[in-house]
Amino acid sequence: MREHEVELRVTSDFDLEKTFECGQCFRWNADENGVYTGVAQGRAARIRQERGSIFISGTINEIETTWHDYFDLKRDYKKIREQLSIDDFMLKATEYGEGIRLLRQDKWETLCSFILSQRNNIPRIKQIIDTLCAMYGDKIHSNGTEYYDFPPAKRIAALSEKDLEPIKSGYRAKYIIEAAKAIAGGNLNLDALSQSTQEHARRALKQLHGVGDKVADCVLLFGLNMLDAFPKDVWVNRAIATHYKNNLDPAVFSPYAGIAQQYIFHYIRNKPVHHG
DNA sequence: AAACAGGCCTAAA
DNA sequence: TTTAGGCCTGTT
Repeated sequence: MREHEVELRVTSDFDLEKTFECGQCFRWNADENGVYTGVAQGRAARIRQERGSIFISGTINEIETTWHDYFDLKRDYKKIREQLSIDDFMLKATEYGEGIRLLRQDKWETLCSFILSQRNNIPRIKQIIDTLCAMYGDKIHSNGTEYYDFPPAKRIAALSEKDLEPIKSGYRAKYIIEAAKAIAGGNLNLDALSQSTQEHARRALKQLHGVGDKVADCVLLFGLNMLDAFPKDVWVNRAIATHYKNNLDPAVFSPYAGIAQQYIFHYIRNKPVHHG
């Protein structure tokens, strides 16, 4: 038995692989045919792309209530790419990254995930989050398989560092427990922060142990839907050093500095190496 | 084996 | 305000 699948027509600027592999999310994995499975918005889904269409398991209602928003479908990325093409480098980066979309992810999941991401590589981050969800997330039955939702903050808040030893997150365990407690205890309200200014939200996030500039900016961009946040990881810093003599003010990309960051990141990491 | 991995914290200038 | 060293764990 195969579950129902819904077709979603996409004319331009939607590349499933680029969107899932450009560093913003950790819970989507492709099989050998490029079919992605994962959990988001409390739902498990299979998603694949064939030329001009995306096929998502589930109902048409779920597309409208969940995935349309998750994939940020109403935004015109082609137009934004044009705005961001301020020089030759950005023109190349935005052309190369055509199809990247900013996912609108769960706020707590994003905060927790990017705390865990520090000083780690992507396969390990995925492994840690997988184990965390399997141990403490709600079970989701879908298409004959069991998946696990991301555990709510309230549940993580009740754990000890010992409880988190199996996920092997190392010294980051105490950081996510503290963050979870701040949320569960009402001292940190991510929904409210997403309605405040970027500066205010950034300051609030950085009050948490284990949240510095980079993690805070990732949460603003990927979780709080603040598209002008510009996370600077080692790759982006490398690009800025190489192409802008270490002198680039992200404000030149405003109000879409975060989207610019995604194109830069993706381009620097994946562009073909030129010989000779 | 020693360094590093999509940072952050603390101590010390 | 900037800089140096250490950090859990795993891989190369």
